[in-house]
Amino acid sequence: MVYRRTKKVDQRLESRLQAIMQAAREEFARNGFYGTSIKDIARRAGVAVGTIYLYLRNKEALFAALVNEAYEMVLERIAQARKKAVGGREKLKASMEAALEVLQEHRDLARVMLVQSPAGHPAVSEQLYDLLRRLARLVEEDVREEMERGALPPQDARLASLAFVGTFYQVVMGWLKDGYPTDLTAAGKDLIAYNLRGLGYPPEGEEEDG
Amino acid sequence: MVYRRTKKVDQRLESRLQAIMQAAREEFARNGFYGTSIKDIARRAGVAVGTIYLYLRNKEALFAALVNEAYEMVLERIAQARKKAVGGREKLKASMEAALEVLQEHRDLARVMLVQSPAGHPAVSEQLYDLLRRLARLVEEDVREEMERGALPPQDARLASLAFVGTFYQVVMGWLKDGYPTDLTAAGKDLIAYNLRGLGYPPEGEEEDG
Amino acid sequence: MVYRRTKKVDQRLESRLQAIMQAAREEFARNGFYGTSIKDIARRAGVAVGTIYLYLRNKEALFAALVNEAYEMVLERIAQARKKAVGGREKLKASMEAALEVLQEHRDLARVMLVQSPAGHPAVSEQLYDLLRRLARLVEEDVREEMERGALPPQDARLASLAFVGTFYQVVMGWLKDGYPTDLTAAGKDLIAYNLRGLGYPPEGEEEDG
Amino acid sequence: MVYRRTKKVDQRLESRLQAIMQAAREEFARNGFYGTSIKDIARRAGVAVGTIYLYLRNKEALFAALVNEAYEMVLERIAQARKKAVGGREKLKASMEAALEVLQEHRDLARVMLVQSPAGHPAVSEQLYDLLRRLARLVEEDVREEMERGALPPQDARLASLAFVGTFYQVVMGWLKDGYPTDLTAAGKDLIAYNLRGLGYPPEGEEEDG
DNA sequence: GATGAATGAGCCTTCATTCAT
DNA sequence: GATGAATGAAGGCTCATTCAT
Repeated sequence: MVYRRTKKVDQRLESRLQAIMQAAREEFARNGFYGTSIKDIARRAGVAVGTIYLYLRNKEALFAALVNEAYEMVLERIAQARKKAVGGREKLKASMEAALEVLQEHRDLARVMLVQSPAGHPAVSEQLYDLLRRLARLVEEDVREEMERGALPPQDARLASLAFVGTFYQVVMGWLKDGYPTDLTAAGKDLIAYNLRGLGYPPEGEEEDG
Repeated sequence: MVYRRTKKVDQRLESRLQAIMQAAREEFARNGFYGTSIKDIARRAGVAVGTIYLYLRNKEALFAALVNEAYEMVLERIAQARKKAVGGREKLKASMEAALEVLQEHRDLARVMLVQSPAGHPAVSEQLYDLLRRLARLVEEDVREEMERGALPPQDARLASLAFVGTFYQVVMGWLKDGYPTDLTAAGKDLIAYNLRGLGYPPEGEEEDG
Repeated sequence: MVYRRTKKVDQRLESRLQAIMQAAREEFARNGFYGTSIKDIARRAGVAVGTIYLYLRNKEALFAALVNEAYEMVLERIAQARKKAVGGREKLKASMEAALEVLQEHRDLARVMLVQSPAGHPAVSEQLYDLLRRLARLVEEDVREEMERGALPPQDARLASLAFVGTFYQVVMGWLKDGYPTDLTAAGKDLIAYNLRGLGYPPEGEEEDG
Repeated sequence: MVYRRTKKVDQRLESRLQAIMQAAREEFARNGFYGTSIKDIARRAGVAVGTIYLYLRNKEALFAALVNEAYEMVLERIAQARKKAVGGREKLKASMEAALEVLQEHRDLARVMLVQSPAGHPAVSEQLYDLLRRLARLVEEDVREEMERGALPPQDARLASLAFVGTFYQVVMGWLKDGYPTDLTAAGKDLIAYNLRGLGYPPEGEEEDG
């Protein structure tokens, strides 16, 4: 027995998987689920078709892995950001800032998830919307909390949270498809302000901190 | 009288086309572009496969026609509404009310366009986003106008318009996928208020109309 | 509506199906289930690959249809022959004569069933053995009847029926693979005699009819 | 002493090969040639895929080795049995008894050979039939001998030998597939009697030994 | 010798599109 | 105009075999 799971071998394996994932990210990002063939991905990854199946069960699983990667990344980053924030208002801000940050850092992944996943594959297409749904629920909680505190006027919290999330979604799409805004995180500031006003916070934020 | 395209013939042709379009709407709405075969559509339309190709160049064109139908419908309804409205604020309100109204009336079409088109086919997937882009541009114009008038504070009008449109997009998606809000046009009121506040209109709208 | 299910069209369809079945018979007979590709069959049938799928659900179904064809044919022929025969002994003779006759008439089908089906496909492979089992059961019934009548000495009827059927199976295989016997039905006479003796009928058959 | 192929090394090699063969026997017996992958066999043998190729040229060779193993085993056992037997009749009995005995002792091998090999692989599928052919030839010799001696009536010896072998084949199949007869060697007695009668030996065996 | 990751030819099947009827 | 049988390119996936470690 000579061939063994050495560190070097493990690294090669890991880097192979990464090459495949990266190739898939690029291809799916550009051409969508149905517009991308396994052969395309293999070619780009510099790997034989069969090799892909050593790492991923099938095409759908590969796509799902990518979408899930983005999903987890966004949620985790938001969770971290929220831990540090205190109060509904700060949590709202922190959440959205964090989300924009991750997406900005992983543009291809963002494309796969936001642009390509919707009709990607029945089994996967729900995931994007599920993410948005979860984000909306976070927002909703914060909004309710603030309503109870009297910091926000009574309103349909669920509807407001949809609106809130929608502004971010649309701006990210603009960034992905039209290149506007150029800097996603910079735009985030304005966006947050827009939504805080929309929710009914008094302008200038004077009441909260005062 | 040798052969004249009579009214009756024309009507039959037209109704055939409509049957095909309707069947396509339903199938695409449910199963997406790749999940729907021409055969499926033909079967539902009560027509032979070949017949579809007498009316539409190919599958893509059929899908595009549907998306375009929604596209035109929404834009036209908005244009009409805007004609009657006076002033940026009213135009914004009128635009979005109109948009929600059409979508509410044509749920299948809305599904095709909003849910299925995004990754439907490279050539078509752009159209939804193009519509959103155009809506955003309308909003942007109104916002600029209001900014110039001093009715709105200075801001990144393009970004704001994305946010504005995003709220509607997300709420429509909620309606389509989760059934919330139940009544789209009813929710429109709150949504418009949210956005007017977000844009920076003073609360209660007392200064503008007074 | 012009294209209609005319007799001519129907005939073409039927002949297409027959061409495919025939091509499949020949290919499967020669190369077995796994050694035959759909492409092979299509080529031999002078038909496009996709056409085959218009007539048969899939490769397995095509193979199964062939095996079933042979199966039914053999059983039906035997059933007819048995109707005319009176008495266990005559029925035994008639059954086996009939079986040999059909096989002789349909050599390719016999090859598919006897030679290729056994490991053809899990779902189909049982069918040959099932046929042999059914034949054995027919024989067994006759043997029991004759035992009760006292025309045959007491014995393990089930075992005897296996032996009985086995002789025919092996001879058919010899005919298919070695070309011996040359004439299957001619050999049938000797074979029947062999088995009647084996079962314990007195030689010359003098007691029964006398 | 630089490097010597020690007994221990040899044993390890031999046992590896045996492990592979055994795993192959079990897998092929259960799932047939095409239903068994090299990986399946490697896994069951507790060996790496590549290792198999150190011992066997390829999958076909592995299958062939198995079938051949059965082949040789049966023939050798028969040869031994025949050595001790005197006279055609005794040789016939001894041959078949021996055959049933080996098969009963090696059920998996029997399955591979009788059930799975027929359509296993073109190159291998012949082997089973070849064995049956050789058995038939042995029988044929004995029958001719007995015909010349006058112990058996004139008949088509080749055909009779096929019948003879066929009875055994079918009974073994019954044992393998339906579990009937339960005890193969016990059933052998009846089977031999059936065939001796079939060949034309007078009942009770009174003339021969008398 | 032993390992198992890598390869890629080849297979079955689907389905948009065409065209003889 | 209308039909639907026919086409065949294209795609996902498997698995026997190889070879660097």
